[in-house]
This record gives sequence, C-alpha cells and structure tokens, in this order.
Amino acid sequence: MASSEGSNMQGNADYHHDHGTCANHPRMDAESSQATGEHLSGTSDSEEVGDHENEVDDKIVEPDPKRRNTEVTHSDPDSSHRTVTEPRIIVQTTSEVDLLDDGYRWRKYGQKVVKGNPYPRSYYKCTTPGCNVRKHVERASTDPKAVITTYEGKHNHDVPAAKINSHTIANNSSSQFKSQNSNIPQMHGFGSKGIGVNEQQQQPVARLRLKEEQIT
DNA sequence: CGATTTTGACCTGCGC
DNA sequence: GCGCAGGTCAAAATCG
Repeated sequence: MASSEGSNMQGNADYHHDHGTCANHPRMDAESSQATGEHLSGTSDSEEVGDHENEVDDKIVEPDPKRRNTEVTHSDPDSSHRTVTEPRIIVQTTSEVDLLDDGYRWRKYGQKVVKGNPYPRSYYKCTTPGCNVRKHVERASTDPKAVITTYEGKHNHDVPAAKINSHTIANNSSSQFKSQNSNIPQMHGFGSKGIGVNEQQQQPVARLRLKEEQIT
C-alpha cells in the first residue's frame, strides 16, 4: 500500500509539472491539496459509508479552455455555428461509489487508466435517443473517495427518472444542475485544521459558471 | 431477448 | 518520424 501511495504522490507531482497549468488552474492544486490533507483523518469516511453514496460536497468548475477540440477535427474553426462546442461541467463529489445516480441513464462505453492516477477512468454515454451527452468518471489519485465526474454536452430531454428508489441524491444532483449558480457548499466543520485553508481557495472557484452555448 | 458491461484493439493528437 | 497517452469502437460476455 505504501508503495502505491508513493507512486501516487509522484504521479501527482508529475501531473502538475507536466501540464504546468498551475497558474491557470489554481483549483487543481487546491483540490489535490485538499484530497491529500483529507486522507490524514480517516474518520470522516466512515460517516459517508454509513449510509449510501451521499456526496458531501460537489463543486462545478470549468476546465481549461485550451483543451484539444475533439469536434473540430476538420475544417470549420468556429466562424460558423459553434454548436459543436459542448459545455463541459466538472463535478467533484466525495463518494464511496463512482456510479453517481444523477437521474439519467448512462451506458458505459470505455475505461482507461490515465497517467498519474492508479484508478481507471470510465466513459459513459447517455442512452436516451437523440441525447449524445457523455460523462467521464474518475477518482482522485490521492483520495479514493473523491470522484470527479465530467459532463460533456447538455441533455436535450428531461430526466427519465428511472429508478428513484435510492434517495434524494437524484433530486439533489438534478436540482443542482437546474439552479446552477447558488449552491455554494458551506463545508465548514469538515476540516477546520490545516486543510481549511485550501477550501477557502475553492470558495471563489465554487461558483459554477458553465458557458452554455445556447444550442437552439 | 434486450440492454448493459467488459475488455482489447484501433485511432488521433501531442511531445520529443 | 516515433512513441506515448487519451479517447472511442466493437465483439463477446453477463445480467435482468
């Protein structure tokens, strides 16, 4: 276990250096720090495991805009219609399971192991006809309980509300999506020793501002 | 029987 | 130009 942890740290450090986008993404560093700091107190996890996959905190941040444009493989840079520019929503949750039931139906179409992270990344697609929303689910290398879900695209349909037997997690997530601008998680009392400083940095970042291209 | 998951292979982009 | 890493596809297997 120690060995893997050591590699994690290395991989994590390398990750930052490799990308070198710390300047552009302080939140990245903050998240890592938070995760690292969290593992020192393993008492909180028991609470989460106490019941179900209750996400204690979920924050939506915006990734770097200079990512590779998968859609614009060929011509058409962006002058025409940017319908191809799908909004990307990153939701970080703290959960034991990585299958966060957000109310939609997802079909897994791939899984890969990314560098710097011992946990595999899963790729999901929305199974609703006509809805080509994709979702990437990965876990933080430093914190197995930190699940990072990346949504690509927007659902052009309503929540199927398939199996709503679990809890309000579905409502919680969905509602969060709808009112995406005023649900700053005040996670105080969670870690008021040391790691608190990191969360303060995340405060201004927690404001979810996803640039939704109104694809009408 | 249909839908979903699993898993290896293939493709593409990027860095060296 | 080559190798690496990430992302997607598709066939087989599994489950309800």
